[in-house]
Amino acid sequence: MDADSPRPRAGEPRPRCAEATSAALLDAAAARFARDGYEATSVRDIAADAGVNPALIYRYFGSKEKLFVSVVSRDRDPATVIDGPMDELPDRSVTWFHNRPPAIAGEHPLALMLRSAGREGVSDLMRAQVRDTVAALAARLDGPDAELRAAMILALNVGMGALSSIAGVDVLMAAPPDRLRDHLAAAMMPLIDVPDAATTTPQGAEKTTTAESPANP
Amino acid sequence: MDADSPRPRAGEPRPRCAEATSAALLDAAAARFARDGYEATSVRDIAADAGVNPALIYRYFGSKEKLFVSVVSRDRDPATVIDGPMDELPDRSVTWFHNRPPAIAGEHPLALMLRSAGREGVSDLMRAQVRDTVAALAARLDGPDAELRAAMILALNVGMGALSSIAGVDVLMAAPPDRLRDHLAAAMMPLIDVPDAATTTPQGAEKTTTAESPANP
Amino acid sequence: MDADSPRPRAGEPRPRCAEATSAALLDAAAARFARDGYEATSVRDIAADAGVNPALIYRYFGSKEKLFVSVVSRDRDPATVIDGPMDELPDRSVTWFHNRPPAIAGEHPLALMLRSAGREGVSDLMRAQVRDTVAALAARLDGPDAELRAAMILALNVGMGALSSIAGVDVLMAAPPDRLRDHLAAAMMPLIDVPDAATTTPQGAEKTTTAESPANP
Amino acid sequence: MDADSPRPRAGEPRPRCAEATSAALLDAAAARFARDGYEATSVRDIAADAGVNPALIYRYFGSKEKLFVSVVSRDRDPATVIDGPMDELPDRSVTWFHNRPPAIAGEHPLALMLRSAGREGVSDLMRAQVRDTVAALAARLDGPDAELRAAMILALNVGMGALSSIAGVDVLMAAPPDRLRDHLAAAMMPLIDVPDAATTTPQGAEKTTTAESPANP
DNA sequence: GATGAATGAGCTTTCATTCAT
DNA sequence: AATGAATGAAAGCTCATTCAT
Repeated sequence: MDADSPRPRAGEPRPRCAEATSAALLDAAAARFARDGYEATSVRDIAADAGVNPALIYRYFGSKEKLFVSVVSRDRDPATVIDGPMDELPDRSVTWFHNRPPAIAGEHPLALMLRSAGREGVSDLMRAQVRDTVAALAARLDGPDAELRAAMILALNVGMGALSSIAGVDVLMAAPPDRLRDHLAAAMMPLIDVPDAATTTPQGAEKTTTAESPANP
Repeated sequence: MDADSPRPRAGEPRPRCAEATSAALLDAAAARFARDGYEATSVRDIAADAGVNPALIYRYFGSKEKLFVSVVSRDRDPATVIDGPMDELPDRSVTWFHNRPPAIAGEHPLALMLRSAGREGVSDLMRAQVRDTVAALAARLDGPDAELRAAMILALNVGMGALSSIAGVDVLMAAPPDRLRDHLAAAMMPLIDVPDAATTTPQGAEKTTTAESPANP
Repeated sequence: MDADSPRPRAGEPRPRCAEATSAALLDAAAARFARDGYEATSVRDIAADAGVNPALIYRYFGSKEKLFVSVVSRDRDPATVIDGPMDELPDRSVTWFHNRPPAIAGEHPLALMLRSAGREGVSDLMRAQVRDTVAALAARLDGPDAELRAAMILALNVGMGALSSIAGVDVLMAAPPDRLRDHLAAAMMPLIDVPDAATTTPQGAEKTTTAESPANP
Repeated sequence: MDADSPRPRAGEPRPRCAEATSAALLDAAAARFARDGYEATSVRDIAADAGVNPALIYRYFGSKEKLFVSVVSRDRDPATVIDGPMDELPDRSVTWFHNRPPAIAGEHPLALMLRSAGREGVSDLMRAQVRDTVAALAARLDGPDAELRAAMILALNVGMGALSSIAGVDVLMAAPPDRLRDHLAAAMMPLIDVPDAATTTPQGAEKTTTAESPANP
C-alpha cells in the first residue's frame, strides 16, 4: 500500500541467511499487522519493510495467513503473565504492557488479532487462543464465577491494549507506570479476590434466583 | 462475498425513494461491517443486502469509507451510557451491553471500529470518537488521573465488547446479567470513585475496602 | 504476454453492449487458445485482443477456465459433421475443415483442446467430448470394430487439424479442396465401409484367434 | 506441482557425475512433459523427480525450454518408422505405437509436442521436425500429391497418438494389435499406393478395390 | 559439481469506482 | 432515481532464473 516504513538497512545487501531473513519478515509482519490489521496489510508491504522479495514470504511461511499465524504464535506466552502470585497480576500486566518487544509496538497479541478477525483461519486461531487464556486464568481464580471473572480480567487487559495501540489513546501509554499499576490493581483486584462476602453470603442462591428468569430464555 | 444476509424484501420492487434507499444501505452496511469488518465487506455485498445497485452507494455516500463513517456516526451516543449517576454506570453498561440494537448485532460500536481500523479515514474517525468519549467520561470523574481512569473504564467496556463479539467468548454474553453487573461494578467502581487515600496511603488495604461496597449493593 | 494480435477496432470505443463484449471475448479467446494453448494464454492477452478490460472476463465468464469451456462448447456440433450420409463424410470433413470461422483459425475444436489438456477441468471436458464423438460416430458405422474405426476416423480428422493448425503444415491447408477430399476419402472410406470380405469372410474367427493371446493379458 | 513420480533412488546420494545427473534430468523431464505438458511442468518438479537441485537444470541445459528441446530431440528417429518397405508402414506404425519407450509413457513424440506448442522455441522446433518428417515420408511416396499424402499419413499417426495418450481414448490402446493394424492399413494404404487412376477415373469404385488388398493380407 | 537463498516478472482474480443510459 | 457496463489498480501467489557459497 504505502511504503512509509522502517526499511531495516538500505546499505548492506542482507546476508544470505535464511534465519535472519525469516526473522526480519516476522518482525516486519508483526509491526504491519499490528498497525494496519491483517486485511489492510499486503505481503508486498511486509516484504518491503523487511527489505526482501515478497516471494520469500511464500518460501518461508507458505502463505500470508500462515505468516500471520506465525506472528501471533511467536512469543505467545500467556503463562508469562498468568504465572506467579495472583495479587501481583496487575504488576505483571503493567510490566508486560510496558516492556513489549519493539516490533509489536505496544500491542497485546490479542489486540493484534482483534482487528484481524476477518478471515476464517484468523478468527479460529484467535478464538482458540482467547479461550485457552480465559481457561488458564480461571483455573487460578478461587470463588464463584471464575470464568466470568477471568474473561473480565482479560477484557481489561485487551481493552487497554486495543485502546492504546489501535485507538491511540496515549494517556494510557504516557501515564507513569506506577499510576497505571495502582489504578489497574484497583480495578483488577476485586475480580481476582472476590471479597469474602461474595463467597460467604448466600449469594449463590440469590444469583440463581435473580438470574433464572432473564438469563436463559 | 456471500449472500446469506437479510435481503430486505424480495417482493416489492423498492420504491424510488432516496431516503428509504440510503437508510437500507446504512442498515445493510452496519450489519456487514459489524459481522465481517471493513476490509472483508465489499460494496457489492452491502448493495445486494440492501437490494439496490452498488452505484447508489456512491450516489448517496460518495465512497465506501464515507459510508462506513456514516454507519459508525449514526446513533453514536456515548452520552447514553455516560449520562446519569456515576455509581450506576456499571448498570448502564450492562444494560447497554445486553440491549444492543439489532442492526449492529451485539457489537460495541467501538469494537466494530477496532476491527476496521486499517484505512486512514477509519482510524482517524475512531481515534476522534475514542478521545471524545474519554474526555466526556473524564469530565464526570473527580480525583486524580481522571483521564487515565476514564480510559481504563472505557477499556473495560471495549474489551468486554471485543471479547464477546469478536473473539466469541460466550461466557460474557451467557452470564446472568446481575452477576455480570456485580463483577463489572466491582472492577469499575474503584476507577470511578477513587478512594481519597488511594494516592497517599498504601492502597492494598483500602482497595479491598473500597471494592466491597459496590460488589454487594 | 505479447500484443501482436488483431485488436478488433481501435477507433470506436466499443459499444456498451454486454452481448457484443462477451462475443468479442469468446472470439479473442478462441483464437488465442487455438494459437498458444490454454496455459500459455493469459487473460490479459485475451482481453487486449478483444479490446476490453480483463475484469470483464470474470464478469461474463467467471474464470479463465470457464471461459475456455465456453469457447470449446460454442458451436461444438459434432453432429454437423457426423449427420448425413456416411459416404459423404469425407466431403463434409473437408468442407468443415475449410469453412471454419475466422476466429478459430482452421482449428478443429478437438485439436484446440488437445494442446490445452494440462488443467484438470480442461482434460475432463475434452475426454468427455472425445468419447461422445467417438460413440456418436460408432453408432453410424456398420460392421465389426465400429468403435475402433470411429476412433481412427476421428484420429484422422484431429490429426489433420493438429498438423495444419498447430504444426503449421501448410500443405494441408494449401491443397486444392478436391485433392484433399479425394485423398481423405481414400483413407476414410475403408474405415467407414469396411469391405464386404471383412464382414462376410470368417475374419471374425481369424481375428479372435490372432488376438486372443496378446490382446487381453 | 505434485511429487508422485519416480524419484530415482532415495538411498544413494547421487554420485557427483555430470553425465548421470543430466541423464536423470532428461528422463524426469521427458516423463513430466509427456504427462503434464510443457507449461504445467515446473523445473522444480523435474529436479525433484531427478533428485537434484533445480539450479542444475540451468547448469546443464541453460533453460527450461532448452531442456525441452533436448528431450524431444533425444532419440527422435522418424527414420525408425519411415525406413523399410512402404507396404509394411502400417505394421511398423502399430509396432512403434505399442512398443513405446518407457520414459515417454505411451506418448508419440509429436503428440508430446502438440500439447507443448505454446512457447516460441517449442513451436519452431516442432514445426521443423514435422516438416522434416513430412518431407522424408513424401520422398518415399510415388505418384501425385506426395507431400499432401505424406502429411495425411502423419496426421493419422499423430491423431491416433494424440487421441490415445491425451484424450484417453482407450479403445485405441485396448484394441488387439492385429485389428488395429488391419484397419490402420486399410486407411493408410490408399495414401501410400495411390491407384493409378485416382486422379482421372471416378474414384469411388477404385477406392474400394484398392482398399481390399491391404485389409486382408 | 552442487546447493540454498534470493529475485523479478508475471499470473489469475477481486474490488472500489465511474460512465452512459 | 437507478442501473448495467466498463475500468484501473492492486492483491496473493507461482515460477523460471540467477547469485553466492
